[in-house]
Amino acid sequence: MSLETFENLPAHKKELILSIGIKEFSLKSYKDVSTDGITKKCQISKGILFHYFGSKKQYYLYCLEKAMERLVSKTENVMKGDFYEILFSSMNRKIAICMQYKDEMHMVNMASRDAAVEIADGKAEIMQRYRNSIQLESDEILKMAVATLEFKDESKIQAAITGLHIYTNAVLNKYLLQYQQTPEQFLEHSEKIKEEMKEYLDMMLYGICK
Amino acid sequence: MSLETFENLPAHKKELILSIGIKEFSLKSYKDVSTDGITKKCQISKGILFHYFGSKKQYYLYCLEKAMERLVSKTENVMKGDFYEILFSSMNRKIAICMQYKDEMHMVNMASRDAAVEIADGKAEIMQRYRNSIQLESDEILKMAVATLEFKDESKIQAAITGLHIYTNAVLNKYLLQYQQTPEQFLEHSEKIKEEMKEYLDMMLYGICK
DNA sequence: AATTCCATCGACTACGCAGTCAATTTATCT
DNA sequence: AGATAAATTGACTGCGTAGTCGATGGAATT
Repeated sequence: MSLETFENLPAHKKELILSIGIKEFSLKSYKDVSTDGITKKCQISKGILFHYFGSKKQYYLYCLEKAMERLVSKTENVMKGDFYEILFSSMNRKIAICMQYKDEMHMVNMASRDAAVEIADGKAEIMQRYRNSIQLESDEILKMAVATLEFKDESKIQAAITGLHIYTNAVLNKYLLQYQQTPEQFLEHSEKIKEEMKEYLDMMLYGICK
Repeated sequence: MSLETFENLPAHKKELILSIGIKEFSLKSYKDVSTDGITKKCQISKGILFHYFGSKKQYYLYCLEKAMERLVSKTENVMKGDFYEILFSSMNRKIAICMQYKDEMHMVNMASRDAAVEIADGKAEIMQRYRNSIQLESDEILKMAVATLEFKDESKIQAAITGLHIYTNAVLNKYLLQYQQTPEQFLEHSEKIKEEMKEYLDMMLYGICK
């Protein structure tokens, strides 16, 4: 095996082999993707793929790692404005990244569902690592957003953050799944979705009962 | 193929072949389960399994259908009491069913994640059919629970139901996943979980802001 | 120019597994 | 009891696919 050989390849060839892997692993389960299919689509020989990565599993993990890398944002978050401005600006950024890296998002999505035993350990390590960093970032944003509110009971701040976390994730996941097939419509409908979300979040902020 | 032969088997043998299937499909992905493993564990020959079900896929779908059947409740819901009494009594029943039919729950869980192309169509049909009936029942309960509340703005009732739906499902799924390995602890901790949930739901009912 | 080195190729191997089928046992009928 | 049908067995087949390996060719080294 010689990952170094792969890394020294011209950028466009590396990108081809990576992006076709991500695409394949985003559409089919690990076991349904064949290395023959990959090599045909990349127009490379089977031997060289195994020379680069050593095994199907390691090629898969390489693709997953790179997909994750692209999805975790490096840009700073805008922390200005009121509760909704902070929350929605962070959501907009999340959505923009998911739109830019559709295949990557779907591969990560597929990976978190795929129960194939062969890849279980290596996959868990990668997922865990990035989940932590995403969780931390998300917590940060919610803390800032919540800080703009005037709480009835300050001791409930942490519970509110956890609640918002569960809530916003659930809604976002619902829509990302729903628009998986027609991502163009997601942007179109995004204003309506935000309105809907605002309605729900208002319930949490100001209650629904007399 | 002769499903009839299978159906005419003595109950304990049918149950064995069904329960071992459900167990296997709850622990491993479809592709990771081998018919050789199944037949060895059931102490039956490979030939007879295929005689009963015709193919691995049909055996899988049979197990999935039966697992689903056991999970959808047939008992009437208790619709008495205040908001939390209705909500928690329905949750308690859901939890009790999941505890009684752990393997079934995990198989359905696995099924909804498994992306194996071979089983995609038949699986989708079963999942869709039961999801509808579960959704309807869940809606019914939430409607009853919400009916006990005094709304600030009655036009928000439907939005509140949808919100509660998203919310309670997300929390329930979180805990079911968390306690997948140690289901005994789930019952132990269930009071604490309910307290936590009540805290979150109170936010929605009465708001967190001044 | 000769030699070494290494990327690349693709036919080939090994293996796991879904599904088959001729042989055997068990149940049913006359 | 003998004959017929049906249930059951497990060795075997065929296929898909991960991974191998000797052959090839091109670049760097002497």
